[in-house]
Amino acid sequence: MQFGERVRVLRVQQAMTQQDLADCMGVSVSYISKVENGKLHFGDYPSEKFIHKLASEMKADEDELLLLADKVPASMRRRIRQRPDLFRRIARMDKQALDALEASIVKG
Amino acid sequence: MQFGERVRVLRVQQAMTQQDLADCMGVSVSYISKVENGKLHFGDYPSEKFIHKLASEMKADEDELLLLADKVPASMRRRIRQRPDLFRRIARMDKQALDALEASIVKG
DNA sequence: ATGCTACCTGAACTTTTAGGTCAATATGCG
DNA sequence: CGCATATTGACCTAAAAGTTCAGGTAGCAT
Repeated sequence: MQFGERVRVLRVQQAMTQQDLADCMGVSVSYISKVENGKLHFGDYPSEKFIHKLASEMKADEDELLLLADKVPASMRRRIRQRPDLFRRIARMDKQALDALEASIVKG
Repeated sequence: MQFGERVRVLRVQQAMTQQDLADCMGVSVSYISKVENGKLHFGDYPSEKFIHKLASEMKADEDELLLLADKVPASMRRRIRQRPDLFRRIARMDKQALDALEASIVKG
């Protein structure tokens, strides 16, 4: 799932037009279009500020949106900062190990 | 340990003056001073680019510096992006659970 | 067909803000 | 003192974030 897709799904779910969303976000329609289609001219995603407001306007999960936009939520950054070694270890694991880890966590 | 402190320690260890460091980093002395004292006008830390170069010039651990600067290293971001749910779960654990997790990982 | 409404897109433009510089000022010290 | 080193605040500037505008598509009701 891409960031833009997700925005569109949220918007459509709430039966809003791009214009509606643009209005409540205080940005231009063409910007919304570009966001949804991933056409922001330097490749990436909108600003964190935009995402923050978006989440609040759409009552969506901000962290999920941030992650889709390849940004690390502040809450997670805090944790990483508290335990850098743990997170570094985990980040260096291979797929198998991560699967195993996830399984063991999920089952508790 | 703060980011700026760490920079100062590294610099002093290598018997460099702020001017030396500024020169080899290609920035002004005053900027170095602000970095070390955490006085960067806009509150936070220098850019990732700066940190990257700093690590290489000082032969220091880039990830450590990034983490001190509240930035998530690209390698870790990639992992997080691949497994957002796993990392969210872990980030939401309390201290005890994290301790347990770390222990189980370390011992294998 | 015409005329809506909604949406897409690229290029060029403006605004805001992150990332610095510069010049003056302190501080330590032989 | 006199020099090297370090600190600060006011300013500057490049790049990010977003706008505007012009033109184009597609569907659908009249």
